[in-house]
Amino acid sequence: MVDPAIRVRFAPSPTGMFHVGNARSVLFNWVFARQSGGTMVLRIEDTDAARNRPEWVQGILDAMAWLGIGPDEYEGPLFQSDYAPQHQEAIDRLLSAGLAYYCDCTREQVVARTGSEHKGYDGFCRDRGLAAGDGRAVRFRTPDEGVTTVVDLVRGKPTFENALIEDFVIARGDGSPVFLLANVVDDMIMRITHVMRAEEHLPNAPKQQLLWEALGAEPPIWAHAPILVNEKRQKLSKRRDRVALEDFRAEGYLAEAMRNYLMLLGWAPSGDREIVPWDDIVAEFRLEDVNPSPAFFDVKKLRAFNGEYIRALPLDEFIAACQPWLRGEAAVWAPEDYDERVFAAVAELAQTRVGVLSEILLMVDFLFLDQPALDEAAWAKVMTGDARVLLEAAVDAYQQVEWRAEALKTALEAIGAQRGLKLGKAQAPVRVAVTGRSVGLPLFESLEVLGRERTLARLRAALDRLT
RNA sequence: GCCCUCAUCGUCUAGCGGCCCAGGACGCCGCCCUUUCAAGGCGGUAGCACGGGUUCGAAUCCCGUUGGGGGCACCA
Repeated sequence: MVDPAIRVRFAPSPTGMFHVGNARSVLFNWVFARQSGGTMVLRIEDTDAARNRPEWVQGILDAMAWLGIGPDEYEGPLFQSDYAPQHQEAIDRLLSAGLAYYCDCTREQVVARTGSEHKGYDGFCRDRGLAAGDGRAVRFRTPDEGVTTVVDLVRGKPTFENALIEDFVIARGDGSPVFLLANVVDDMIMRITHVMRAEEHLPNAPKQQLLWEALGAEPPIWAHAPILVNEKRQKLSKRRDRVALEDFRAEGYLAEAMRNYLMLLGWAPSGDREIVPWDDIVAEFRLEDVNPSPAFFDVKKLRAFNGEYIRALPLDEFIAACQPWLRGEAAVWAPEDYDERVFAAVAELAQTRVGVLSEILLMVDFLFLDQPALDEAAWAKVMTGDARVLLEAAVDAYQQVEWRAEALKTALEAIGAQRGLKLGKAQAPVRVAVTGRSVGLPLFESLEVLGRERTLARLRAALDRLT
């Protein structure tokens, strides 16, 4: 559906880390705006002064940019706090139209009257005709009869009985507007046509639609995407689960892999494909096709996607992508000990071996560290039997041999053969002696890059440790 | 408790009445390749929640049950 009049919005509140659920929401909105030729507006809902922090606003902008949604891709950022006068005006309008009223009930009083924590407001102040006053909230008078049906692109037409919708608060005792109201007023001002958000907002939709109608406007079309859950099928929460986009980024997940994976949660592109060019996703994605049930955010699968994307990178891009880890704070070696050419020499071998970029550190640390950390368990397992003689023979041979992977391999192969060992066995002690671990990059290529001096020094050091 | 909502392999999904004794991917297992580990290749494991209908025919439509999820604030 191409229609330049289509306007969607992404409306996060700057109260914490940008998480994967937010990421999916923006992606859905952005793709929808893109394919309709419409506009996405970014609105920061900063009305909860107590929990807002300016750095979170920057965090939202950065996260979006990382995902590929730069400042040119949206209108804004607009700030909800800038629309306070309009919020107030809307509240007044509802009040004078008799569609809202003042209420001085406390939560305790309501619970005492209804006998339940969950029955909602009982309408006690509906007809008391209270005037404005200190501490008095404003409640919206919901219809007693009929139903409210919301048109939802992913769920059809959820219907709610009006009698069951309580007279909810639209302005607090201090006069400030509540989310339900501010959100609607902003959407009206910004001429939003489609409201796409997570499923947890579905119960808000009928209330907000009632507000749209009471304010005399045509309600938007809604779309409530299923929430993301953890392995126990609970809503992803920042307390329990790893959800901060920034953490994934810091660990070395590629934005392309992340957004591809996120879009595939609840939706699938045509054909038996999963790793799909972004343009194809933009072209094919349909909210109507999104599976309405909750989706498990599976880090294992995300990681598999990431590996695919890493391997698909041209070598020079892979090398460039690794730099933040190689030269950053995460590096375990001194900055001056890092050598770009040395890394470039083994980069291709490392590319198929990392699932997330940060793993590159463990892969190449032995090249830049004077004394690579030793995995004691690996040592214990491998430094037995013939290990000692084998290492001695290796030191012997490696003093003379041509310093090339092929020759190094042939030499060790011969040494192993003399004791009836296959190369797989024979290389193990050398590997642990030189790299500190039992797994890693192909050994002889590694030695070639490491150099004769350092290789021999480490083999001798291992021999010393063995006595 | 009340309201809403959902239901295909362990997970993400394809399927929109016959092409399906259900296809792909991740995971897991095995084999091949191999200097470790990966990558790659090949193969395997495993599913239409249950019960009623409708229909010549149902994973696909309807009803119920069960199970899952979300919400029920003067938070957003």
